[in-house]
Amino acid sequence: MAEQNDKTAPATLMDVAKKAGVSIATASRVLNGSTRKVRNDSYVKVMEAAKKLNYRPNAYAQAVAKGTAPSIVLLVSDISDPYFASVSQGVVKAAGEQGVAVTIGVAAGPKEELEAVRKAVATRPRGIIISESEYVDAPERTALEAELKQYEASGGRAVFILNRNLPFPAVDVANEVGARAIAKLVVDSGYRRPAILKGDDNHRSSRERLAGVLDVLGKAGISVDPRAVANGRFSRTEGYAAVMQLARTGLLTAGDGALYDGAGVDAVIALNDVMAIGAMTALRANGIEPGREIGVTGFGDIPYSADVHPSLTTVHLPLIEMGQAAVDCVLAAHDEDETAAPQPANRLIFVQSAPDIVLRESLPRR
Amino acid sequence: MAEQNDKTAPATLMDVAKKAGVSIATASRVLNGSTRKVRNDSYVKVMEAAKKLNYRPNAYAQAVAKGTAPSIVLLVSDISDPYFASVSQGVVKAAGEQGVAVTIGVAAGPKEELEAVRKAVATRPRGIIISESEYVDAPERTALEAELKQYEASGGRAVFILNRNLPFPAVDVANEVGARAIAKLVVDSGYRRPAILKGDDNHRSSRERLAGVLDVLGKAGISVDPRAVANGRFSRTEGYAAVMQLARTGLLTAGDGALYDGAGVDAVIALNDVMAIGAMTALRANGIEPGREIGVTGFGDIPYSADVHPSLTTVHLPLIEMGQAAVDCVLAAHDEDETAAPQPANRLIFVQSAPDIVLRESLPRR
DNA sequence: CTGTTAGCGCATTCAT
DNA sequence: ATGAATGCGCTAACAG
Repeated sequence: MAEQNDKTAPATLMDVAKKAGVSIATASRVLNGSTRKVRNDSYVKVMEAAKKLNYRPNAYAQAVAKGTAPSIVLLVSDISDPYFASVSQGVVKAAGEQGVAVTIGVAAGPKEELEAVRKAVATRPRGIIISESEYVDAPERTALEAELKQYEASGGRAVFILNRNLPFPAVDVANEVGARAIAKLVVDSGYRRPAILKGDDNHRSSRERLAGVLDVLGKAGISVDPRAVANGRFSRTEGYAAVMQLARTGLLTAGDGALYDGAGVDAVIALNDVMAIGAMTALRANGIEPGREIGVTGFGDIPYSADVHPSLTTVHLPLIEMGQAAVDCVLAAHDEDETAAPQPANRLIFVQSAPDIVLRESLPRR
Repeated sequence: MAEQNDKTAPATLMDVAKKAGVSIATASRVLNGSTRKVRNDSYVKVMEAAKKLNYRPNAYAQAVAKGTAPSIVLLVSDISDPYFASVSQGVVKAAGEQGVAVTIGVAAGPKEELEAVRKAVATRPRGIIISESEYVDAPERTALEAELKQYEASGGRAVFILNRNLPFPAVDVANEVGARAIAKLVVDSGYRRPAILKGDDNHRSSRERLAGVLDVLGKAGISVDPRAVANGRFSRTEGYAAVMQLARTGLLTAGDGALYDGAGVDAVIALNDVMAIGAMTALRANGIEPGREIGVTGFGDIPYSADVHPSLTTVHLPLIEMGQAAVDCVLAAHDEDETAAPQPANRLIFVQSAPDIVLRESLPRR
């Protein structure tokens, strides 16, 4: 028939075993097995055969035979967000060093997230790292928890990046501490009329940061008008939109209906770097030079915060290290297994107890 | 024994078949099979059983049984580069719509790339998309080509993003056309003493862009001093370093040894956005206000080029669409298969024949 | 329509 | 040290 070398099927273990004149078991041992106990004689023959046939093990077959695969899946809500990009970089790097592959899935909302988790579970990975951040109280929460719990029961590890109050370990940072620090800096630098750009109310990190900022501000005698606290998601676009909105409604700059008794805002405290960057662009769109007329702060210290102008004064978060920590958590759990005491399910892994403030140009003393 | 529900193994197809009182084949048909031909009666029973047991198909087992898996792997050299981030976004989006999963691998150099391809092949994916860009002439090139050819022979599809002159289809853009356009803009805007920031010489896109720019400049009567063409990779850091180097050696600003007979540079043409952004920061570090004293242009139009200040005048590249085109190419090849005429191996897929120039603030008329 | 059977490619006892 | 045999979870003919 037309059974030509048209579509040369990849060589299988059997092929190389046959060509090497050994059993399939022996071939398996030299090519993959851990403690190889084969005579150097046949070892060589197998290797040669494998090379000639250009043998590549079928990862799936190995996985099904072993019952698990050396991979972990990482779920993010948007790869093109520099925040997630940095975290992903850390995850990929750490995983790569351990020889485990990472599959990156993208899930924008809670529904997609649940769906993505189901698909992830189907691949029986060593662990699932979830770096989503919003919607802590979405209705899917229960289903998500159940799904993940079952996954854990089957031997997998679920880890969150940024705590969501779900009973799973989470890599976290001291949000509130960082928020206090940046708020203190704003006050100490002479600003008295701040606007705050926060994320979704369901976003835990946003809430923690907001609480920290508000508390420090309050103790400094600054009462923040509710209208000065702008909603949005943690995105460049929403940071931009929030400031535009403030400007459009006359709240931003000195004038009759402006915030702070008509004096207007003198600082924008964004609870996230990309929002801050969007905000700066919006400020300019309104003829306001950020850093000069209005101070701006961010949160996160993404790579580009150093390249915007004025460069962004922000709270440093060890993004890459967070990704690495998540991987460590997944892999460590596999190694120890039953040896150590079972870690509490909701353990928090702090990669940094006290976030540093990065002083740049967007918040000059005044 | 201690064979408790300690580590509840995930339910298998057999489990649900048993619980539903049907054969494993029937269960498979309702849960996964395409053209299900089962009585509504047993359909319901299987679904219920699956729900109760929280059945999740084992993706690996499916893959090994089918001989292939609904996934494609994407290789990039750095996820945190906004350029790759955008491309990846396109890939993930398009793939997601077709129900195929994307595994993102990171490979920094040619060696890692080859290694990554080998691992990728082991998972027998529908296709492999390579978005690396440098080192077109690395010694690994031959091995890479062989590996990929063999992969194709076994039914897979390899696609490059940005042509590398390897015999595989590639999603490409009109680099030289775009380069000519931006160079023309520079000249027409009144600049006469440009410095050029290019990428690695092995980087094909960089070479094409350089050729375009140089040609237009030459025809405009501008001869570019070799020292005005700075080397580097396509990274923010190298863009920064290149300008710092120019400044340090006194080539940049008017003075005795400066370029262009001591007049110094009046424009920086970066062949890549991130280099341009790094360059702007470096300019500032030398007390030069980019856009005002020295014009700057980029290439690529990454999202952040709109947020830097001055916002970057650049060549728009449909990054997301490029990612989508790549997965279309992979998937289309699978559908048609033998129906259509076999596409030439080195086919170029242009997502945009004539890149648009995005006029912003970094290159004012002078 | 549904159950039986035979693989898929590989890891792994269990003998030898 | 090595080979034969068994099973992993599932799909796909193949018969009923």
